[in-house]
Amino acid sequence: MIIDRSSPIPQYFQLQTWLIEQIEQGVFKPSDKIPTEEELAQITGLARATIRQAIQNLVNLGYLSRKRRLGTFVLNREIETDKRTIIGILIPDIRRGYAPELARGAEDEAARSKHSLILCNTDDLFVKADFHADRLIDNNVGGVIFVPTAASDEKNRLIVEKFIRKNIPVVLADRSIPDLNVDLVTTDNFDGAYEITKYLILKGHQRIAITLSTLFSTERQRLEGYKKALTNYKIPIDHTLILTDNGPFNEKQYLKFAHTLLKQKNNVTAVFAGHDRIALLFYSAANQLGLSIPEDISIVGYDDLHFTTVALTTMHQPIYEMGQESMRLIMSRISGDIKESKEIILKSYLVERCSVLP
Amino acid sequence: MIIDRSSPIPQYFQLQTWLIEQIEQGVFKPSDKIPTEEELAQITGLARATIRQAIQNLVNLGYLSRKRRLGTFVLNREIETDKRTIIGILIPDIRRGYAPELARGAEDEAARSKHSLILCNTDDLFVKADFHADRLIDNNVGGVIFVPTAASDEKNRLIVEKFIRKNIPVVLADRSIPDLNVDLVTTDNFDGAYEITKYLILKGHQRIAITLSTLFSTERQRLEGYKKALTNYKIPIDHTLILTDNGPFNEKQYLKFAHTLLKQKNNVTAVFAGHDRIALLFYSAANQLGLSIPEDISIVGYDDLHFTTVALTTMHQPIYEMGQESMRLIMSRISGDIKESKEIILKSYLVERCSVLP
DNA sequence: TTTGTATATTTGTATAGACAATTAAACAAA
DNA sequence: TTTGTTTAATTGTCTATACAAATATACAAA
Repeated sequence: MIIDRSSPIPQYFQLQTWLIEQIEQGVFKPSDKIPTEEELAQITGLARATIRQAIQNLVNLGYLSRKRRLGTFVLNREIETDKRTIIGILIPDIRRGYAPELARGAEDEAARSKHSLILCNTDDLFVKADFHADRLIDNNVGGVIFVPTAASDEKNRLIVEKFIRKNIPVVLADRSIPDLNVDLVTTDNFDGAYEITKYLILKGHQRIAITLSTLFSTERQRLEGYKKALTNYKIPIDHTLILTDNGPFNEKQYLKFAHTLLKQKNNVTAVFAGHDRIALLFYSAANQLGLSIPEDISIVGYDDLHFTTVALTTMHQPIYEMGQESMRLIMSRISGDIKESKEIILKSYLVERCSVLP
Repeated sequence: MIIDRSSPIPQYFQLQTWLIEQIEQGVFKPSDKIPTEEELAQITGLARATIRQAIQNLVNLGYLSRKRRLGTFVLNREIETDKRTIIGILIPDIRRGYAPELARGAEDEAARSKHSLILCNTDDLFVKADFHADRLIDNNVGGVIFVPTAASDEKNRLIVEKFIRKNIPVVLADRSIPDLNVDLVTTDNFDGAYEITKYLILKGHQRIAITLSTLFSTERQRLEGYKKALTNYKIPIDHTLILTDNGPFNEKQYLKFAHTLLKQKNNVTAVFAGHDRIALLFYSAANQLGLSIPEDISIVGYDDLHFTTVALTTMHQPIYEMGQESMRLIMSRISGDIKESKEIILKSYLVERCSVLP
């Protein structure tokens, strides 16, 4: 029975709920005609006015459309999506590192299909990401590109789940979160690190230091790539040459590492900086100590931020493309591709400049 | 008579129209109670169900709110403005120059009052700005921060007017557009340029070259400040030392200027680069020519982008604050300050580093 | 003082029935 | 073929009536 007359729930509301169910379960499909008011009255045993009340509400809610003499029809429930033309991007800080390039790639791709991008700076903090997440949900964004923060996996997962609960698709950019079934666009950090370490080795370097943060999945992968390259070339891994931090990027900390490495010089001939901004600090430190790069020490970076004043040999990460791909993925999600979650790994390549001597 | 029973217009609709009229003419004011359904039935001679139909529609339209036992009340018709929590920002390129800093300042300020920022890159092109303007209007933004493009004043004016026509407040950031009655947030380019030129003069420099683009109001003002300083200190203005371009920032062009100035060296001892990115090109050019700064030539910039690898003496422009102030201004406009258009001029200050020798 | 109860008012839900308006489709006329 | 007319089906509008549910208010009881 459709209507429970003893229930305190209004009968028009019961009918309404039942009709929505039928529509959502596909019993009444888009553009189908539903039974006439008279028929529904007979089926349910309700008065026509009650039937009308239920139907009117569904018309207001955008489920149905009435046509005189023809009947009442099921609409495509795609009205909402018209409005969902805004995509959110949660990045650490638009002023730093690769964020501008990523944002630009995403924005360009969004613009191609007349979507807009809301910019949110998280400063790598969970609380800020969480704050922005609520605002993005309020603004009814169609999807979100999220660079996980420097907080725990668990907390980052909370952010993602907040969106998923609201049926807002999420694409992780750059950094991954374990045990989470969402799309990811990143680069081949392991291979890239392997490649650039190999490059140093082939240039004749044996004592290669590395310095990075173990906080981010990307940098951990680079460390693994570095180790793998050393192992493959039969160079023993010296743990005193691995200087790691476990927090977000911190100039002071890395400047200290740089000074340590540059001063002691226990045969270290090359440094693999976890990313370009760390590499840059080595230039500053070298400057302060009156040393020069690459004469006194070779250095490579990772990212290829466009520093015009230093000729850093580095792995070029396709950050702009990462922004583009993330946006493409989000848009295919929005338009209803409900396939398995996807992982796109973009290829990096070495850019040889003048920061490495044989 | 409220209802014309001979009219083909449905009676519920006539009542509805009449009620809206009463509300909009202020007969029924916000939070007023309108007559009860029974009373309206007596007044109009209609059945209560008809009254209800009219009222229900007005409830759906957001005019009225019903309360059991209490009656039906007029709502504030301010629902639309709730949604206007998004502000657009039109900047040349989020990857370049001061754009990231500006965007960050604006975003931080927006976040403070739970507003969101839509990022649009114009690449200094009118067509892109125009394209984004339409999208921002579609997205029903509450206001726009606009850095005028490298196009003509006339075209920039068109963009602004597009927003104004839709009642969307606009704040110009950094660059001004003549003959336009809108808010502007900028810095004291004339004074700043005067200041830094004076600094060079007091350091003993007499032959000071300047290179910049005359396309932007900001750089034109800097040129005037430069001239004023020379005049005040009784140094003749040598037009061969004023190298201007009239297009948007173009690396090649300025690199050529740099080479010209560095090679000829007709007693030029210092260069005032129109902005830091030009100054950076002088470092590159000097490098290529085997010259060094400041030993061979002194140089100052303008902006204070945070280059960690070169110690450029420059005028610090409060770009972050410019973003903040622009956003504050937009928000005060949105909340209905309809005062005269305002011009906020932020103070720059000199940052002395090591690119100038006496 | 606090808590519970009754009451009156107003909106909420529901029924039954009538006639109007719209329009696809069939049919008729030009 | 085109144009006009009729018909029947269906939604649209409206009346009259009844009872349900919520709740501000007043009053009573603990």
